Amino acid sequence: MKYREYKNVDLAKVGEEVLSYWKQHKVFEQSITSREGAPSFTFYEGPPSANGTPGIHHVMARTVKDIFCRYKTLKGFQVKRKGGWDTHGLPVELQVEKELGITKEDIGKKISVEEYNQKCREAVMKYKSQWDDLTEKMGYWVDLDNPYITFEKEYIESVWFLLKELYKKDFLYKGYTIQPYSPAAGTGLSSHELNQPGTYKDVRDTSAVAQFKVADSSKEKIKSLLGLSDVEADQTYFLAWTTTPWTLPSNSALAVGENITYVAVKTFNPYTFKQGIVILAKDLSGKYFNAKNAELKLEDFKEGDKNIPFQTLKEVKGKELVGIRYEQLLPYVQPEEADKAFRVIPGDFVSTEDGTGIVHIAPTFGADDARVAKLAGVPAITVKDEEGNQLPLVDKQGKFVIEVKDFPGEYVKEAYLTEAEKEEERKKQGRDKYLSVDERIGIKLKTENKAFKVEKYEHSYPHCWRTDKPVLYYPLDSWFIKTTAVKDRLVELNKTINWKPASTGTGRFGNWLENLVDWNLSRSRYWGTPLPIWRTEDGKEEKCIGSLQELNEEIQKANKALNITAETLAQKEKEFKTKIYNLKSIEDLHRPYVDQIVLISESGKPMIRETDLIDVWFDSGAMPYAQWHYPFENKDVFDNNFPADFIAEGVDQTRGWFFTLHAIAVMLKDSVAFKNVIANGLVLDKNGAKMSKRVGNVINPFETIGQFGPDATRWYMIVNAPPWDNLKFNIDGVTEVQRRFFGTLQNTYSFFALYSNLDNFTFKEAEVPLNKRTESDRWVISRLNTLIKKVDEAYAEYEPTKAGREIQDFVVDDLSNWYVRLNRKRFWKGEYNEDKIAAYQTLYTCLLTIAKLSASIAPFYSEKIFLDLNEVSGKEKVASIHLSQFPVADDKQIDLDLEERMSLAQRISSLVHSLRKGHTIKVRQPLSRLLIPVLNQEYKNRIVAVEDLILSEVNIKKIEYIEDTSGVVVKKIKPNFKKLGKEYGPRLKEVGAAITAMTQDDIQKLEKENAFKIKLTGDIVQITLEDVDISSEDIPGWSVASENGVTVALDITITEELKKEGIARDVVNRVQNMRKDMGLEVQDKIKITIQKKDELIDNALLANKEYICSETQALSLVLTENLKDGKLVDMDEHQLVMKIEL
RNA sequence: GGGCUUGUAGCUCAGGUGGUUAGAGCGCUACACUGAUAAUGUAGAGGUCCGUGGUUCGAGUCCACGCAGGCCCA
Repeated sequence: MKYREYKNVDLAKVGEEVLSYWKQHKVFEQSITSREGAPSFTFYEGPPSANGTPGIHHVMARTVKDIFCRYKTLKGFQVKRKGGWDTHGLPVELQVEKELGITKEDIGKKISVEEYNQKCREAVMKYKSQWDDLTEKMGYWVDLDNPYITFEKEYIESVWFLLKELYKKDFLYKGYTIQPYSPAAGTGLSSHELNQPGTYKDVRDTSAVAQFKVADSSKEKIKSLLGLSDVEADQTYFLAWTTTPWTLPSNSALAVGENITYVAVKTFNPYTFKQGIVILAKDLSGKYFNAKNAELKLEDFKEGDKNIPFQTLKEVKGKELVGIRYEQLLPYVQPEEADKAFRVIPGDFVSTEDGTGIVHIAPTFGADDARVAKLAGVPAITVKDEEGNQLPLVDKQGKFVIEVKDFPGEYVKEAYLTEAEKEEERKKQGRDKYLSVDERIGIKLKTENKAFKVEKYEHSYPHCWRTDKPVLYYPLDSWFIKTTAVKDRLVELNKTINWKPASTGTGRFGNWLENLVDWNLSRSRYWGTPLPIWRTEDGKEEKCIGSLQELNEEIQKANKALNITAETLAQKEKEFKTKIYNLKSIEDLHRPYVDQIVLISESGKPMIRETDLIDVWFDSGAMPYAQWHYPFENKDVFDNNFPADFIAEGVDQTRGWFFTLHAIAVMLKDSVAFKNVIANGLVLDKNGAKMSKRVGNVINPFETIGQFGPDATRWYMIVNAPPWDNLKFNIDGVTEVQRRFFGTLQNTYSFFALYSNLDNFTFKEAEVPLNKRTESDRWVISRLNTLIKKVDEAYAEYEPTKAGREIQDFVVDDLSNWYVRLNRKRFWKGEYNEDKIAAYQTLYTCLLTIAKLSASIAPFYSEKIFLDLNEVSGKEKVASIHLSQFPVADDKQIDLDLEERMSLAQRISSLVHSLRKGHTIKVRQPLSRLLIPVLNQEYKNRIVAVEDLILSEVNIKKIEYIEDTSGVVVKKIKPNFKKLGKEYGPRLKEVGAAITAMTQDDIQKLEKENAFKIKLTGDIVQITLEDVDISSEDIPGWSVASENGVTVALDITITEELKKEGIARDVVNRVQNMRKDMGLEVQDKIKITIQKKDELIDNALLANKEYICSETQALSLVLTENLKDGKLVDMDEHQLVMKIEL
């Protein structure tokens, strides 16, 4: 049996071959079944959506996932990986709408919900085959035969179960959030709708800087804070700016930036001319006070003066203002807990970009407002309807409620009125021109000394894309999950998760948890998991459904109680004004079917479903349970696979999947959902720009894999940068990986295969014990074991980049460029003896181990090496490297001292090469001796141990050591700053200079006595050998090279003897070249004939005849006077005529 | 606007706990080597370590403030 030999490696072809081998032998399946009973390592697949084509970034993300699943399999774990598909959500809807050329408006009109959802169901798997293809070709092992699909009935049923569990724990509630709302269209708008082009328009609105008077209850506080008199304290105001004065009646707080600096300014109101103190941000005071007016005197001010004097009194930080109370600006409606309202509160969003640095807070009309108000416990200003529900001061049509007695029933935005309505209003107002609510509020404030500045302000404001009318930010009903109730637990458990990188866990994710708001579950859409809550019309009774069985039972109950039968159906449909589905068995839990189910409440009232769908992120966060149809099936499987040991996904999922997994697990199981997580970065183009189809810088993963093979692609992506950094994908990098790593590894394998086949090495002999192997064998084995340790550790810590780089460095530097290069001769020279066997075994072990270490990252090529090696040796009894065991490092084989010695040999060789190069003496020319100064015995012993290696590597006859270095070697002394710094601190410079200035005699004295006195200005200090580094730098009269404390001196005299030897080596080289040119096999024997040249050459050839013959596999070497059919060969200085024949 | 993250040679990246002369690979140039040969070795050129301040005897490294790119969120 021979090892397979290849001309060159085609990684793409290897990929295909290995893939079919895996299929044929069902290797993936075996990698799981063969681990039956072993401890399980649980991985969750974050479901991709197949309604788009896969990109190169998916190769990145899935490589990361694959690596650790394969690694854990090699480590003996059973790793089940169920694939999955994310199928719901807005992107699917949009794609369908685009294809059909319809908008959301048309749903229910031009197309029924039923048809629409059917289209979505078809569209969502549009590119499934492409995804499957990529998955296979890139070597991502995941179970595609039994994936979970989020639109399936079973999946939805599990989701419903989870929702019901949350409902039972009282975590589900209906509340409101401030959302963009179009009063004209009577609907909320999604952020996507708001991002449509053209929705933001420049408009001129009335803006007002209102004066909020400090309340009597905070008088003492403001007095002491600003150092005011009683009178002044009674006239102190906060200035707050708004572009929506209609929200001022709803004001219940003022927000300041805690770290912003504010100033109190004494001045006069420009409308009422009343004196007062106003507070605003220092950075913005210039906008309201003209600097040249600072020189005017306050007492000179007369009513009507255009230039208003001002005087800055004091600066305070925002946090000092927090808690101060003020009087309600427009007291139409009182809040429920008035004592908690009208305070200064901190607001993290407050800036000094514009306005006054103090933000007016109306919790019913701003998302930030609602959030900070809630945080500070400030109530909103609301009124109650007949039902007792709280409503904002503006109704759903965009009109003030009657309680706002100056503007009852008026539209808050001028744009909502038609021209006719405006005219009518104008008459009512008795003016020449209609004035908007904002304008009239401005006037009111001015006259009541409540405005500091009122002006038109042009700004960009969002408009409804359907009606073209301005949007209001308005509180809208939504269903929420009360995640804030478990916030502490979420934070606490998060700390037990191993995040890669850690900063994502503590930073992005941790901060997100710290500032958690309740999870808004509602989506007003069509294609998604319906919220399983049925309600009576008055909303007083509701039911949450947790399973199909429960739903069916409730339907039966309802049918009975409401008397819904085939006969009564038509009548009942009329009665409830809806189609009724109660009589059919439900096969699809989507809309519209579930919407048409009427249930019955405890008190006997009909209930219909809340029309909301749930956030698709809940779908994906539910996958640990729903993928197994838990708890309706597979309870044990779930129990064994929760929580996950490992998940990985893009960092953009931090607030998506990572959060929903975590939140659901904490709320329902009081557990983390995953123990380790890698949040990988983005894949950018080679210039660091985002890949986009429009720019045309998208990398096609199929092309890349097709050209370079899956392994080079995977290896490049992992080794180039840690996965959590963004990757600048450069195809040149893949080429480099292919050449440098895989090329070198392939060369090494080919080398091994070539000679093993000649010698019939099949690893049938017992392993040669370590102590019978050469220094370099033991060295590379030691390095190999060190490598196993490092790589194992790196994988275990989820550091694939570290692992890959270690492997690569070993292959290129240690194995190929040092071990193989130094030991080439052992493989092709001499008999098949123990030394040779040891060499083969060593190299075999290295190759096999490298394959196993690399298998997780480069699963195809490593499989190839494994199979090729194992085919001959039969050492492993498994059919695939992925069914084998991860190598175990043997500490006994690690010899750090040996590694240190070899490193020394490498450095010395490198120095000698450098010297030879300096004198242009080629390595083929032998030299007589190398001189090495040794400062201590240990150092010498180390070199002696590797002497042979050095000598053969640099072609030198012997090494001489200079032990008594004094007088011969010039030494260099360097201060040990680290040690001296601690001792001398500020005087270090002086000490350092003195040490550098020491003479050779001084150094010798220090070495001898281990003490030396240094004179400093006004002091004498003593240093010891520990305070310095001494190295030999030069040997006068020799050719010397020195680096990092290693010094060598080379004797460059070339004697006649050496010269001859050099010539012989040259001849060998030329003969070898000719052999190769002639196409001879390595083992072919030859005869050499050379035409006589001159005495030197002839003697050189004769004296080294044995040597030449043995090196070139020559049976004879003959010198003749005249060689007719010889070839003229150039040997630098000489030319020879020679002939080679079999 | 906020949070997180990145910035070191032409390119891709290393540079525990601060130590004075900042490294590697690729690319480039020159020279060498040659039974692994579309391989390899040696050397050279190439750096305001993003900027500005600060702490320190000493800062690529620590602190502050910026700048630029990226992601997420408002």
